[in-house]
Amino acid sequence: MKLSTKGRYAVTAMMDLAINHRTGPMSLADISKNQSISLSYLEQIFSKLRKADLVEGVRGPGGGYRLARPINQITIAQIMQAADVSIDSTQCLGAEDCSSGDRCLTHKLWEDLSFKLYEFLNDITLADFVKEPKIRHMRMPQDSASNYINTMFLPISRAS
Amino acid sequence: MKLSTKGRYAVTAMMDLAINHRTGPMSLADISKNQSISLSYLEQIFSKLRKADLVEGVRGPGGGYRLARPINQITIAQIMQAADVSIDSTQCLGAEDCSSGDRCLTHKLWEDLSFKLYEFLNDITLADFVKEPKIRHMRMPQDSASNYINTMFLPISRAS
DNA sequence: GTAATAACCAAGTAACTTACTAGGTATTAA
DNA sequence: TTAATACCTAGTAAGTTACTTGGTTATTAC
Repeated sequence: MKLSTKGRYAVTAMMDLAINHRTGPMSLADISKNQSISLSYLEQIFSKLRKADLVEGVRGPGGGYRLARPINQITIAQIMQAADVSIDSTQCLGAEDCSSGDRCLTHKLWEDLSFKLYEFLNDITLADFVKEPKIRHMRMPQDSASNYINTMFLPISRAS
Repeated sequence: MKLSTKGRYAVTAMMDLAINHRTGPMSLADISKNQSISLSYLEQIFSKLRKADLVEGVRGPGGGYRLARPINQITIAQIMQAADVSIDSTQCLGAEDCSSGDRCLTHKLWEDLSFKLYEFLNDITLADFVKEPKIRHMRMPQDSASNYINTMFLPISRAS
């Protein structure tokens, strides 16, 4: 799981789907326009989301994608895990006895942290962002926050 | 901020420092051995940590790095922000009026999520992992957790 | 004061990821 | 039958990762 632009694309696209989940399937063309993401790149991301059973595709005119489950059963952690490149652990493999003792101590500590973070993100569902018919924003301090936010999760600028 | 191998290197190295912060500065050569990270790569990472005032370098024999602040004043969020590549936001810049209304709604929702995550990681300090003279592990369910963990934050395997 | 030890610095690189383009095929509604 | 859409494969330039090489300072121990 990574917190990069790709994960952000997946999450924001799923939010779009969640917001519009009453009005039938939503086409990738629409999401592409909304989010300023290339259609083909969205297709690739949605291919992964579909394989993870988070969305369902509907072909033909008027088709598109819809959420495969109720909004309160789709978590941020699930979306990010689905979108990200598959990750392969070579050192330790989570085994208890990885090079025994101190050497792997920080590895264990990192796992503890990872799990805490996973729990945190797995507790947040799309329903936490979307309340019909109006969007309910999560409470958030205004000014102290904005400085951090702008330097954290926003996309890297690319020359076109 | 990203949750990738680089951030993991930085965090685990800082954990190493925190664990040994009583016995004087710790050399990168030691950390390199402990964590199986190349010395020169560590130097690059520590250069960033030093510029972020998280560590202090001590030159000469017996030298190394030590934490620049008490362990309860260094957060995971700070470490990851310091280690990661600088990120530049081109769309929205956090402005309230970015393309007005629905178009940027999910962007706002993503910011809310980012901030929540930042708060979460900024609440965890190195002291939460290290308690002298013994290490205190964070509580963590055993079996249900391990499957997730192994596929989440561990390094990508690379052919050498 | 010389040698060893370490931080500190800069440049280069192969493998990989990102974000995108191009060019299709398959399915379905009108 | 046509158009709209999902769905699929291959390619690519730019950026990141993780590392290598080859230095230069600063400090301690002898």
